[in-house]
Amino acid sequence: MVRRATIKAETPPAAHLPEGGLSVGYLMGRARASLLSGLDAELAPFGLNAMQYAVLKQLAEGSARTAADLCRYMYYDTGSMTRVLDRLEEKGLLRRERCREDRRVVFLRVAAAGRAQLPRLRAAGTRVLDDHLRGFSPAEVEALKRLLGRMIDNGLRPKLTGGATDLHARGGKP
Amino acid sequence: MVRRATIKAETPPAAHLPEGGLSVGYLMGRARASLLSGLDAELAPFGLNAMQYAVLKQLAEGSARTAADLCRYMYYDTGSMTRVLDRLEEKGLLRRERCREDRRVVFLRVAAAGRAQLPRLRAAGTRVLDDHLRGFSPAEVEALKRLLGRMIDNGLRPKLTGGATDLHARGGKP
DNA sequence: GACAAATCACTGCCGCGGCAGTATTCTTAC
DNA sequence: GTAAGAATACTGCCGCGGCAGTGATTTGTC
Repeated sequence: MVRRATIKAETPPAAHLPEGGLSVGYLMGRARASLLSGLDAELAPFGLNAMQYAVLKQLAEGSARTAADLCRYMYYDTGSMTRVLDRLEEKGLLRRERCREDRRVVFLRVAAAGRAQLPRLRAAGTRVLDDHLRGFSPAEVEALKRLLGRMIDNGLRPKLTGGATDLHARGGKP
Repeated sequence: MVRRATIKAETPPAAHLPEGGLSVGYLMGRARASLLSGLDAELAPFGLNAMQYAVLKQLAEGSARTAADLCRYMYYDTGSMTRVLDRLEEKGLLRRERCREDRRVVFLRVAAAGRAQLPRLRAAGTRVLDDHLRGFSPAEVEALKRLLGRMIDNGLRPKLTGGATDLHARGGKP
């Protein structure tokens, strides 16, 4: 995260990048970078970045209750997550609370201050997304999601020459 | 770059992420990460990462001749580019050659060793991309590119509340 | 011709993400 | 009951990306 600002953003009239090869990859990188830098810019007034917002949002929505949950849910490194949570806790937007039944886990609760900020944060998030999806019909958004989802699925079940990626899809214990 | 390997890659049966909110952003991040980690894995045997490959490729194809060219073309930071080129030069895949007419610029030439590796690198690149696009019809690939391109264009011409992003689209000299 | 502005490559600095390793606690197997 | 394994959170370490600033050189302006 942090992408602080779009790289210069010279003055490209259109987004026609390298045609051949990884075009799709380039386009995804550019689109994602634009989304993230826009989000970072909108969140800057609150002293937050995109990742911190995402974490806060997932916690508030109940999609996750612990750091491990968040990491699984967001495909994020556990070490980095610890530090994200540190920053959120420092800012007083989050509280950590050791679980009594299982003393390994630490529950994460959005603090009152965080809960108070969330509506504005959410507004910033939807603003950026809607802006990037300007002119998209609902069907087109759905199509985009579907195509991206298929790419992800393909990546999870690679059919490469020798299974080079570290997928150890332990398919169900015997 | 460098994403060295996919984050754990636990065992998610499908890519159904957070429905609401930034879903598109999450999906793009995941898809891009999958592409990059796959590419890094395929390039690891050559001691290269995705970024180094991309640079070498653009240079070989004549899309750019200098560091500044590459940065504009790939939306990349000039400082980071210098270091990417340093590594490629260290590996003997690239030569720097000061221009005589304009002594500020340094021409970049793919060294013989680099040119020799390129076919295998290219093969790795297309392998990863094709793998992620498995089952996609040409029309679907085209649709995906078009949708991503529109998102990028939207991001370049933001219609946000107060032009928060640092776009200074100096619209054509008068 | 002189000065300002722009361009190019590069460097120092900082934050972040990913990996590997650690301590603690729980679960499973024998 | 105990030992082995897994899970959780955390820390140290390293590489990389982005920003700001520098020096050299060229271009543009008056």
